[in-house]
Amino acid sequence: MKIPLDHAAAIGNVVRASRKAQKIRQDDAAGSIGVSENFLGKIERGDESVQWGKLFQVLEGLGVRIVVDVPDNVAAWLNERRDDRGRS
Amino acid sequence: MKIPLDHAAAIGNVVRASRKAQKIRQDDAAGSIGVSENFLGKIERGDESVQWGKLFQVLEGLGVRIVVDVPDNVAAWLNERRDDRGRS
DNA sequence: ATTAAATCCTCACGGTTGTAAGGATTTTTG
DNA sequence: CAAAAATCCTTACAACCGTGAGGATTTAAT
Repeated sequence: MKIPLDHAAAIGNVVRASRKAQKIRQDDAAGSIGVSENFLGKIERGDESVQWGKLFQVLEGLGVRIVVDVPDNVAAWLNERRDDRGRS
Repeated sequence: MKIPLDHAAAIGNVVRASRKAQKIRQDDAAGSIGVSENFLGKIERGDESVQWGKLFQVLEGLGVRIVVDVPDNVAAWLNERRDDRGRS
């Protein structure tokens, strides 16, 4: 099921719902994901100040995938790779 | 165009590509979005420590939409609204 | 209704983030 | 190729984040 995010805090609801769908508690989920229970609780309550990388870790741990939706013309610039600049 | 994110840092490429597709410089984009040029540069280079809320602000400013993809059974828990608990 | 379980909140701490300014480096332009 | 433009990097600073511990509050179970 694909859910568009219309504001940053909304991801908290998704995280909580995903965890509950798996019938696991915050502390157990946090433990297996590798973050603190405090942190997971913070995310679920919609705190926007959390670090993107840690949030992504949580999403991965809960089987939530992120898809970015961009205008089609952006694709051409995506293929302009930064690592094709002789930095191998 | 929908692009799945397989790691947190990849969003930097999307942000840069989106900005370039609009033919605007980092400092101009940052100014109109309301963040520092330093910060935008950091995001584009794939820094995962950036705050989720600020990142979302940048994505919005560049017309990038975020979609979360969850298993269908999560939907039922999403409808279990927290704000339906007499807090109006 | 009472008790147990789960979640939220506070505190303290070491480490860190976004901003602004300015210079170094890279990329683009002509 | 040289110069201009754009981006990256460093420094300093005030505000702050993730963790862990422990208690307060809310929710679930009986």
